[in-house]
Amino acid sequence: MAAIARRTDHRYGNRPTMKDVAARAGVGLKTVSRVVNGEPGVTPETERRVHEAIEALGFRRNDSARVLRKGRTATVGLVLEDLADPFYGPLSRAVEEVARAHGALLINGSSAEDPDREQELALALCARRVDGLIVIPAGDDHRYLEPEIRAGVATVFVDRPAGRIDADAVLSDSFGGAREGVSHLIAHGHRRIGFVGDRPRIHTGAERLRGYRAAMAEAGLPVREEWVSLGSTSPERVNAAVRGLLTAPEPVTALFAGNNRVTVTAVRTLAAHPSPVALVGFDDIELADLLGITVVAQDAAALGRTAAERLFRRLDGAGGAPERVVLGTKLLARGSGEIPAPTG
Amino acid sequence: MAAIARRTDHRYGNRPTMKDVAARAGVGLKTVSRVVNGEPGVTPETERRVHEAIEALGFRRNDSARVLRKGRTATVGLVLEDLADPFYGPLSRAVEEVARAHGALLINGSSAEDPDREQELALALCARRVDGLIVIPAGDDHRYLEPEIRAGVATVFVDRPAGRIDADAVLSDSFGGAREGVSHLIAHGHRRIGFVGDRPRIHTGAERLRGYRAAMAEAGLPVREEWVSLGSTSPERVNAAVRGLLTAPEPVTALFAGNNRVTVTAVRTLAAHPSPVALVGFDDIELADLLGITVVAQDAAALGRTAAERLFRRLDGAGGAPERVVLGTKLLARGSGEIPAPTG
DNA sequence: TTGAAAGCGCTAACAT
DNA sequence: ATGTTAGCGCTTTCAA
Repeated sequence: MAAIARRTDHRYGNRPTMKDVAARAGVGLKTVSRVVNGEPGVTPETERRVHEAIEALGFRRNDSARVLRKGRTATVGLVLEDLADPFYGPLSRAVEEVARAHGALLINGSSAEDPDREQELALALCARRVDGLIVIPAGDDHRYLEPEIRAGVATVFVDRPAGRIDADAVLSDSFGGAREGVSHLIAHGHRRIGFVGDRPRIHTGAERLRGYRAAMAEAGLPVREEWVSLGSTSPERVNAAVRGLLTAPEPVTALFAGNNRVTVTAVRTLAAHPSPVALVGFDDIELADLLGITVVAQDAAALGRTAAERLFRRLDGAGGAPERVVLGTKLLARGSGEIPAPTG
Repeated sequence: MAAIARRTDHRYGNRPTMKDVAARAGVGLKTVSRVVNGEPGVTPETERRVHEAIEALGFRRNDSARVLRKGRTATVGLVLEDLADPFYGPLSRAVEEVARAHGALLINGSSAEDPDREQELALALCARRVDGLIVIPAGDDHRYLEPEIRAGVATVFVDRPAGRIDADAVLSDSFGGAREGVSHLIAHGHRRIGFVGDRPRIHTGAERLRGYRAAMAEAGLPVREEWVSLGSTSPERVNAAVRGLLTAPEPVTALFAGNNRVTVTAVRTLAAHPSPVALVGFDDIELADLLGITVVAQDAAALGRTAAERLFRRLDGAGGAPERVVLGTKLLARGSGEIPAPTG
């Protein structure tokens, strides 16, 4: 009677435990544990009986209990910025491949570019005791992670560095890439070049803007502040910004787009514009080759892979001070960036 | 001495527990639990002291222990097919939004289109005792999930139905969408229409092929088997297939692409082809509007949202037999599908 | 080769 | 309002 009640309102929807398996197989609890974990010291015959009981009962080890006892979860967390942004697909996939190669499970979630949500998510993952954390920051203050890192959670930042704490980071060369892209436009005769990017609070945005300014300065070109438009990457905002740059009294003749979201909208806006305007975008986009869009490409998969490998090296005990790895970018000339400046 | 040792080789990298917090705050364990979980019955002053201790120690509740005790994890798992496929970004994001609205965390991983990996991943999530599971199947036999479902793991399949078990599923109308797309090509005068899709084992692939055949049959058109090319969606395979269809003795004048991966490659191949060939693709693609690609669009976000809502309804106790929900598709005419058949 | 007992950190049930 | 006790399902330790 009591036994029935116990199994009826059982918390895990009536799941068999190792104890149940042991009872059914007529062996001790520890023997089941040995079989389940592939530990040695069990005769083939006993093992067979245990497997039979496992099959019959549909037993699956409860990893929560295991984790509680062992302390390690063989799980790493990935805090993305936006799951729907195609840039993060390959990155996330690369992380997952590396995690898999190390026998770890990857949990990921996205912050939707909201710093509070980033924190909430990262801490939720820590509460579930992930062994390590890979974070694409939305915010610029990561001191909330200090206790976690001190407690031993390996942490690597990707795409953007951590704010106000010292931590490993794997980044693309936003500054150098933007400088190269803008120089490319200058080399094609442009002197009035617009920059449309995302919020300056975001590290990559700021770095790319810095690259733009550096390229202009190196060429001895002035930058008029109305050529620089920073803000959300929503189509509405970007569309308005691009139109503004093109309809000013002295319109720009070329555009540098600060990231892939901006590039996509800029291409749409420019397609509706009567005269050709040169464009170079940061980040590659699918089908950009067919549309002839010149871009500064970063290797999203390499970012993810590099970060994940560093994470597992830390988990394997690698010490040393936090490091920053910067991966190079590549200018892919496809047409839009080679439109010459109108003469005069 | 013993205390020091205990904290030094502590399993969670030296993490404080509720007991530690209680000791430091000079209160009982349960009081800490109350504060951490926002339960009533604690005076403001006590609460303050507890919070202080939590801050000082950098305490974070161990959710593994919590889960072990409570049985519910407030976590749902999502088994994707390919994280890098842009189709799944919005889907995954929609699922996450719904999960969040229900106070649950989303764990996702991808099967890389490998049935074994799908199983491994799904079972790993079950071992971590997710409350529910949303699966985009890679395989066609899901009997391995039967014990889990019986044990109470709510399970919903998306994009493709479950194989050999009866379970909730949310699908796009692949058959109807493909039929509409092919009919559209027929309406523009095409009679020799090629179909390039993925492996016929995959449900959506089979359904879309069926839609193609239905449209052809309704128009009284024969289907020559060499017009149908099924297989991997790798660029190499698709490129070869499309070229084959175009260079046959009686080449096709129009193409139906079975999914977004095929469409992308087909567009590239057709761009290099001397004469215009009509194309309609299943799934929308970013920038397809600018390239004038006619597609049969499905709503990836709606798929994810619908599936997640159903999952949580099940978790909230909704009973009844498994249901299949089919969401409609929409033909977006943008040019490539309206290229008329060459006369003669 | 096998098993019994202790305990991981938390919450539920029951005192006080 | 607060504390004590038992126990979630597993692994670790130690004994048989």
